[in-house]
Amino acid sequence: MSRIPDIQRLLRDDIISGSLPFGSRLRIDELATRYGVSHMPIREALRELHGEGLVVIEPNRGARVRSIDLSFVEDLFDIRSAIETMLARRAAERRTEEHLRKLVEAQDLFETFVAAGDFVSVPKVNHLFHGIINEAAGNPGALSLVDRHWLLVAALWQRYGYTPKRFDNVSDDHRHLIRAIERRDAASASMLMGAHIEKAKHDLLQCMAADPNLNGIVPLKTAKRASHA
Amino acid sequence: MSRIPDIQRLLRDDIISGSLPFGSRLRIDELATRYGVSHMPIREALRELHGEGLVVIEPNRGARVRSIDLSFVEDLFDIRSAIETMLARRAAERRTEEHLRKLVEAQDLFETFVAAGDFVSVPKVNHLFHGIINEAAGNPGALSLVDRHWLLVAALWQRYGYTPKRFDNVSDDHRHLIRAIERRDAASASMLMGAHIEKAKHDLLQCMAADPNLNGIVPLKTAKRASHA
DNA sequence: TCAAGAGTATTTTGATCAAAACTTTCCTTA
DNA sequence: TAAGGAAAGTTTTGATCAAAATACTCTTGA
Repeated sequence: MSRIPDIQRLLRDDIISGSLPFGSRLRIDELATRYGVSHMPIREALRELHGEGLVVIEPNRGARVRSIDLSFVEDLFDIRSAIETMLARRAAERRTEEHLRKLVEAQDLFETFVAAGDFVSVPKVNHLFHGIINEAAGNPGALSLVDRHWLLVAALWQRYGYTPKRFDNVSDDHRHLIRAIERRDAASASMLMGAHIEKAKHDLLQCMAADPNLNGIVPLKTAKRASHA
Repeated sequence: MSRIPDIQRLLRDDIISGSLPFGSRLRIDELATRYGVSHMPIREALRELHGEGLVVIEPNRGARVRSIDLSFVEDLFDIRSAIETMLARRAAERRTEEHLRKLVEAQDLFETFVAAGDFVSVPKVNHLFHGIINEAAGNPGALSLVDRHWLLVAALWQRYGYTPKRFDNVSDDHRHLIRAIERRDAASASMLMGAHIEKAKHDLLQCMAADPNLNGIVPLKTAKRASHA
């Protein structure tokens, strides 16, 4: 019934939602019954997710969801910042009127959801907003990299909750970004994006540090070295 | 006999060496006999490489080596530049004396091989040099990303040949980079790295554009859309 | 009581097989 | 002659099974 890409999506979703916590073991047989398929699609989906870096596989010892700690999250944001500032620069250079229109539209929607207190839709539209910028940059490889990282960060926000008051500042950042991209000001767009991500990094790390036990984040058993070839 | 990580390495090496050209089909049965193993390790290795982005898999239609064109290479360098400039900045901030020592040592070796005309060892030491900087930055995730991209670029240099006179300028760049990292000048290190990569990008693209038929680069049959989730 | 070791059980890995999907070839028909 | 379609042949995908490796447990000995 379900194909491998579907299984992959299911696994990803369950990791984001926290249903499969960071650092938890991923037993093939267990997952096979969970999703109602045979071993084979699970095995292949796990291999792909290993290649993507979301899952760690140790030979003859099975798979686990990648373990997360504070320094890893810092590193993650450093990578995301590096790539997205570059993409913001390119987006300012290459954007079409269509991109600009969609950007404004997404931001309007973002503010509508914030005003309505719909904090389920807000992160989705936020992702959409950044996706439009990154797509306007015309670098599909970089786009998929950012999306991959976005996934992990989304999983973390999920666990620590969005603090609603953050969103007003986010909106301000977005509006300034749109303006810079509109006037094709690559340097400003890049810098604004850098600041925007730096702020997100700070806020998330603060939320994580505030949680005394880092619920579901630090692995129970100290995981072995990640075999991330 | 051979485990999955081994098969992965073999596949990677054969792609870099050009034995498995960009865009070529990867038939499971064919590869199984080629490496003398059964279907299963091949299937799983291909899935991992798909997750890494080196291989493209279309459902029910099999795997191919990813197709390369000029715009993809440009995108690749944009990503690498974004990440490595960030890493150079961090390396300048975080480097130890040990890192500095290894950096000088690697660069001495680099120049020795250039002088000796050993153009097989030169790219290896070049990789080592950049690897030391990136490792000094202390971001293992970013390091593995850069290495992944390095692989593709190495495969391209391989096909178009190093132009020996390039290396003198490379050495000059490296020496300046070392100096900036030595005095913990993050801004300069980042900028020098950016320029260094920009030059490499230009040189490689020029070599590729010069080759009229782009030997082995453009796929024979126009590949379908990459299913790069 | 604790440590060590043997034996059992669980789990991953590799191999074989069947079924589904896609490709190609060849034949028919307009 | 060209286009459409059916059938044969490949190739991937999913399922089952055997073997190897690891984890666990229970017993024995100090």
